[in-house]
Amino acid sequence: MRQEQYPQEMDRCGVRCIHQERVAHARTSALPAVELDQLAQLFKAMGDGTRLRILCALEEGEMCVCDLAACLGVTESAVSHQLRQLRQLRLVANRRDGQVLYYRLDDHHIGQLICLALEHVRE
Amino acid sequence: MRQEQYPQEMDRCGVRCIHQERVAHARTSALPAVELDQLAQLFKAMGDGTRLRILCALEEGEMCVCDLAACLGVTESAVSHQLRQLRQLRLVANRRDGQVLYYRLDDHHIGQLICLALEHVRE
DNA sequence: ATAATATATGAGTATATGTTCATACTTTAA
DNA sequence: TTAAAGTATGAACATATACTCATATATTAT
Repeated sequence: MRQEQYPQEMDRCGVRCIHQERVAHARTSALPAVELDQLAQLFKAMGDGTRLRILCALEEGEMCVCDLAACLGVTESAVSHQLRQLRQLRLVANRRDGQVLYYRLDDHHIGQLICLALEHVRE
Repeated sequence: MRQEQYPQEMDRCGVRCIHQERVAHARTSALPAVELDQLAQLFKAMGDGTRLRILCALEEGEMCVCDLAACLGVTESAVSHQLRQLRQLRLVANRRDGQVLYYRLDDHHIGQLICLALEHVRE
């Protein structure tokens, strides 16, 4: 048995919408498009196995590219490509020591995000 | 001038590796593959604009499929497809009231993840 | 200078993924 | 029982993306 009765509404675009107030409220309290995009990019960056393993490894301390490659068991080229993305999104930073580039997490938020997500996964 | 000197090492697979202890430590403290995969799937799920907007909208309260579609300005079919993924990953849950399915966030962690990620983005 | 090491990068390719369109399912109203 | 509303789902297609391979760059050693 249906508990609530709402008249079906159509907006000017012909879009169905049962609960107009909820929709209106959600739209007004929505994040600006730019921030939403940045958020999505951040999560997407962490949503790849290789990149996530890079980030987890760097939680233990800074590492160079070939260390990371050895650690993950993937090509240095592959690691380098992913590091570029992580750099561009400011998830990692690096320092040069001679020929070696040492990468580290750029921000303490990254580790916190991983911990929090682990809580959800382990539930 | 190079500050540290490490002998270059090769493991049996012919993989270069400058700092063996770091690599060994990172490998031993790495998350089990299953959890890493679940983590990556979680982040990947939140790494799409449509799905992230669904999750943000549901932070304001439960909504049905057509409300979400109206709210995001996308097809109900598209929303439904994404909701299925979010359901399978237990990011959202639903309840039926007559013909209407009301979706909600399944877990308080989701909102926390978004907040934390926002902090990083806003920096 | 030349060679070697460590890393970066561009192009190409195979795979993954989000949306659309058509259709099926489920519940309620007539 | 039939129709309608709300939602789910499968197939197809277009795009995105992660890796590979070859090559380029930067730094150091000879």
